[in-house]
Amino acid sequence: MIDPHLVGIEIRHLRYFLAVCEELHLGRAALRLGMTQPPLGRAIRALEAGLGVILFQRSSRGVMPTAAGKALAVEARKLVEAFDFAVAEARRIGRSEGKAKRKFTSA
Amino acid sequence: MIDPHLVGIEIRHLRYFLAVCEELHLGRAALRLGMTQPPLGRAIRALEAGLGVILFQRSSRGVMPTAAGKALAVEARKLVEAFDFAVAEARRIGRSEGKAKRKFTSA
DNA sequence: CGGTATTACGTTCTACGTAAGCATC
DNA sequence: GATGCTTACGTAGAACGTAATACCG
Repeated sequence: MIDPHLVGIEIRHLRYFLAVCEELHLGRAALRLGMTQPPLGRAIRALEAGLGVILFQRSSRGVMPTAAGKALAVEARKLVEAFDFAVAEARRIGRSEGKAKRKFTSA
Repeated sequence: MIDPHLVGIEIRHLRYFLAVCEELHLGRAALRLGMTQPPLGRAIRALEAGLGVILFQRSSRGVMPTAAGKALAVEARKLVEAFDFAVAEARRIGRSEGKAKRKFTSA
């Protein structure tokens, strides 16, 4: 039912990808994400491999999104926003219900 | 910038959650997901803890989504569909561009 | 007892960090 | 030679599986 090809791609990868898109620089993006360049670079490469798409053109001065990268960035941003919104909503519902039951608020 | 509370929640968790919602049974859901009950049950609990929401009411005959669970299921389904669509789109773009360059098609 | 979810325990795999290397300007 | 991406190597944490336990009909 689920295409096995998209296994392994997670929201985290999209967050990394967007940070790189905005910074155009692995070092700054990694700093903003609270990590270091190597794992970020690997994650981007893994994402590219998983998608079968080259997302950035690397140079000695930074990175530049390809056409495919720019297109994905638009979708990825909407996806991450929707994801975060849904999570926030779920937590809000939890707080509303939790007021009566008091189960997870202290745990 | 990113709320640290939603760190750790990934698309995979939403897929697990939806499978359980549809099967109302950890065993069947796990089978469908190609895994076993314990890690699935743990993942659901971890999701509940991460959200601060109880998603299912457990019983000896299976699980039943709570109101919060049902609400999240609606959003999660849209999210997963949008995610998979975006990934498919990116791969399609990659194939279009790849026809000329032939870089990842064989790898 | 039969069936279902959970806990305990050990293992495997993934993701990350540090350090070194390579390329470009 | 300074800057930025990459590769190599080792480590820490997460996720999974098997086996055993608890709970409810």
